[in-house]
Amino acid sequence: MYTIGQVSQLFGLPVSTLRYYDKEGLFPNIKRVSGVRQFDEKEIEAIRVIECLKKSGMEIKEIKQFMEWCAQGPQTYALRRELFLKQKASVEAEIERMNRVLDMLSYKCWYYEEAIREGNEARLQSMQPEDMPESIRQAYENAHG
Amino acid sequence: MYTIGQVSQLFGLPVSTLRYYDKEGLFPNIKRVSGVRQFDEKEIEAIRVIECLKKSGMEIKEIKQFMEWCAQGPQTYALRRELFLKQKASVEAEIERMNRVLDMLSYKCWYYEEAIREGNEARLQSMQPEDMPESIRQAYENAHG
DNA sequence: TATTGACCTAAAGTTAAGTTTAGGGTTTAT
DNA sequence: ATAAACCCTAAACTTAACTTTAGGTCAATA
Repeated sequence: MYTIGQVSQLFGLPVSTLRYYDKEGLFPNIKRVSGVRQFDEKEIEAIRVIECLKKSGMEIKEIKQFMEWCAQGPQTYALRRELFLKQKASVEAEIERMNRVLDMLSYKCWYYEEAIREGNEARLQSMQPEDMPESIRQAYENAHG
Repeated sequence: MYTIGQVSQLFGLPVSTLRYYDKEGLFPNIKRVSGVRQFDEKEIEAIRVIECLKKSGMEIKEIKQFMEWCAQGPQTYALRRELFLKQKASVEAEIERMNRVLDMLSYKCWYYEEAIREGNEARLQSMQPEDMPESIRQAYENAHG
């Protein structure tokens, strides 16, 4: 049983953010004692899930939908599972995308190391993938493919 | 040599976005013929870099800084390289974070499969990591550690 | 010649996810 | 009993990255 200030400490989230989450419906059944919110285990777990779903790129509105399903009991298990499956696929795709971004960044790091060594970009700008070191060529082609 | 409409087609970016990028200083030396923008190879490459840096989480302002460095010539190679190194580290960290999010999502998918099978969450809610299947326990502990 | 289509600018509007402000209540330490 | 330290709400403000709107230029086409 925590106050909003204690939860704020616990998660490193501003009090204003927790109030905002509540206003957006992310704690559908939170208890209050003379107006004061009582965060108990259900809300604490909700915050853990919120943090995870947010990091996965989900919007507050959709997280609210999930929290409503939780409040509705066992008849929504399948919907909740589908939501996590969907989100998992989306994060997997995002990681794939990030790896291609990483390839581009690796290539650019190499590019500027060479540019510094040579004092200009003339050779680099006309360079074909075949003339790059193998690992750089890999990165270059993954990023530009 | 492309018009803004052709570039829009080429990259699948709205014309309004390209104008916005220009207004924000992302094409520092773009040429114009009687007011009309002329996108040539330099700007096309700039857009490729913009897309990459945006996906890596960089803000327009910082991308503008990079474009200004590019316009300043060889004396900024080191600054440009540092920027890409920094961004690479940041994307690597982001991917690490995403993998932990993935662990949480995998755990939740398993959780709801079990909940559907059992019709309720009673057993799951009191389950200790030791009682989970090995791969799920891994995910659970990575996500909650 | 008139209209269509592609270009332009400046400025206002949009959206998400908060944050800040203003005003007020309640419990606790001095 | 008064000030400090919490809690509360409603509403306005913020920020980034666009998007939309309103009004205008110019070239080619029917």
